[in-house]
Amino acid sequence: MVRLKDVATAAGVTPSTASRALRGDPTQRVGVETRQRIIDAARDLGYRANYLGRSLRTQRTGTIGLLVPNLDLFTFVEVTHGVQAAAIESDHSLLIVEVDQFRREGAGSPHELVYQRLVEEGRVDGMVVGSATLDDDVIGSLAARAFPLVLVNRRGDGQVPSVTCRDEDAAMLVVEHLVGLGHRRIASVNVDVRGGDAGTRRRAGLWRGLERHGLEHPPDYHVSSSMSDEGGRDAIHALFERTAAAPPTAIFLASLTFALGALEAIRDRGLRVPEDVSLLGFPDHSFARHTNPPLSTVAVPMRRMGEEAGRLLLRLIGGADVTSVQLPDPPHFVDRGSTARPQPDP
Amino acid sequence: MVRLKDVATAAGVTPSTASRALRGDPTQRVGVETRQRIIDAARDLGYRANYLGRSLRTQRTGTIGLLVPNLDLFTFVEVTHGVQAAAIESDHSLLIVEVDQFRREGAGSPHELVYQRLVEEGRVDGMVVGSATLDDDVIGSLAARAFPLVLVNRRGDGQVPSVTCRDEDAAMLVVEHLVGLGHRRIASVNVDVRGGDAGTRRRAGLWRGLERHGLEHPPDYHVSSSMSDEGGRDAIHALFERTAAAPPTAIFLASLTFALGALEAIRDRGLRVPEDVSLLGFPDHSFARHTNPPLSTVAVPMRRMGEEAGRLLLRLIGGADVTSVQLPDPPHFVDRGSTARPQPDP
DNA sequence: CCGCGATGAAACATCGATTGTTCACCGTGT
DNA sequence: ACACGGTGAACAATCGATGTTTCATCGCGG
Repeated sequence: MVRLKDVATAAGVTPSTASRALRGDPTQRVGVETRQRIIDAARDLGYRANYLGRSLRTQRTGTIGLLVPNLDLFTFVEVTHGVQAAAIESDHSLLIVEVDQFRREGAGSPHELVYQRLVEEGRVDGMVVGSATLDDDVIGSLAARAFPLVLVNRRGDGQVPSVTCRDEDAAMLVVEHLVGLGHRRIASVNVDVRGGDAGTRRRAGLWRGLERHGLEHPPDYHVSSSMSDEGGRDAIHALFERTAAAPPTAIFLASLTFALGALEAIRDRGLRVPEDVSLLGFPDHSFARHTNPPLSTVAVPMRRMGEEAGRLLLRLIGGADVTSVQLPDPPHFVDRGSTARPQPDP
Repeated sequence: MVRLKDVATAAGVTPSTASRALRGDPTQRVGVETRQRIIDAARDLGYRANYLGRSLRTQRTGTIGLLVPNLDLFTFVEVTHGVQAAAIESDHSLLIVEVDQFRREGAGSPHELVYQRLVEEGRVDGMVVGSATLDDDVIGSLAARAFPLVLVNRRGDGQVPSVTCRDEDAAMLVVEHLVGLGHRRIASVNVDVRGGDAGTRRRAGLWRGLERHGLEHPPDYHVSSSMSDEGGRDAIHALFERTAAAPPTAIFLASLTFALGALEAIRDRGLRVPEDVSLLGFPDHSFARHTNPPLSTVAVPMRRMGEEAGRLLLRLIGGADVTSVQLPDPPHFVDRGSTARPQPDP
């Protein structure tokens, strides 16, 4: 490995001078000719500053962390892309952690392990938290230590900057569309606790939309499930079993991860989409084009949320004051034909 | 931040003694009572060894890198899960890099940038390379520097340990199945250069299987495309346009990323799967259950490849001699009904 | 009663880079 | 000729932790 000392020796100066020349240190000057000698030597030797030494001294790792539940959930892959882009843009490294993978170990909760690793050991300068598995109190204690943190797709208790989208409006748009088609028995499959407060906001939007049209939201029509295709399948079966007397004519899937299992369950029950039941997913993803049948969705900018969160975090690390952002992009309907007018009641 | 010095002061010893006590350094002993005082102090203060200081001294970062092209490709998410599991198992951190994201910048090739960052700056102890974008010569130069490296799903020139699966057998299994159904005009959509030598081996298996049954493999029946749904769509159209006189009755998709676009293209051409054309994907993924129609596949253990690669790398870092591994698991056919006997020629 | 080998812990050097301080030297003004 | 400001570069401390060496102390045998 080529060290700064090697460059300095080659250029006939001391390491400190070499360091200043290579970084263009503004607080102290280096002679033009000397600087050139140093730069040439560094190039010839293929020198690159060692990250450990530098970080130890500067107390900056140049690395940010990203906590996601699981990269099987493609929504989080989009968020990840955004954060990664922001990191690259500011010449930082990104340490992605799939929190679910830490769930196995007997000792300690997953977020505890992750927290120790990334924060207490000083591996990252800050974190984007895209996982609702990090309890509010852990978040709070990090915030209390002034550890740079940005939440994405979740607001927490408001003490920590966050990036969210118009979840409530998105859910209301869903209701508008379905009611517009004539649906009155509208059901939903919501994300369980791991969905965090984004799920809560979507549900709130759903309630508001339904109430605006004078519709009830009886608990039997609204189930929660874990984000996976199995979760979607089980939820659909549960939904139809609980409401056998008056089954829903339209179902809102509050996570696209439900889509595959939900479609399977609906097929298994001998129902057709959209003839027998309308289906609407959220948030949009290119993948919904190719399900059987293609799924209409409501789109919100997940990737941009990641990007904004990354940028916000980097500004926060840079010492700036930042405030929470709700992306102003209005949610929009993506029609792929999975909704239709309800069958008239027999 | 709590430093070792703070613990030492609290326990009334020097940092070095505290360090030894906390790590249980076998080369030098610490009195039982002193050790207990130190451990108590560390617990009370919530001390955790700082990763930068430790790594600088020990010349070990406890971090391994993983290069993947893009996490949109779910095959690589599986590999990632495996590598991450191996990392956790050995208490290491994982630095995932999506190489595609570095493609944008004008300056320097993507692998050059990644290489500088991860290797030359000393951010990782070793890398799992799951991306064919890293040129053989870069690999070679890393290998020459004895930098710990393991290739996954690719063999390179044999100088570097690798983990692969039975790609050739998988492709032969495809041919066996299709020929067994009576197909003779078998086409394939292969991965382009980014597929690396795994693509080459699959193609070799295809050729061997076809030849064994006395079948030709005219170039018009075998196209390459970039891994994406668009790539699949374009490839299918190209395939049918080139072979209008005698269109294929069965198509092998050498990457599941082709599936969505390919199904779309086939629908758009007014063809049905499997009545008009049989379709077979690779490698298997839970996702193939839910396409329209569900896709039969050949399964190989992608996640295990990642896990093995991670373990191999960690052993390599530990100083062990390791050799390349081909996972012995035989590829197996997963029937979801997307293949059928070909239509008799009119 | 002296010395010797264990034992336990302090002192010191080191990893690679950055940064505050010191210092030699130059030309210039008086 | 002397003091002085300014320049360019060396010196040394530091970041946090980990070896490596050194050094007291104690028990015990000779």
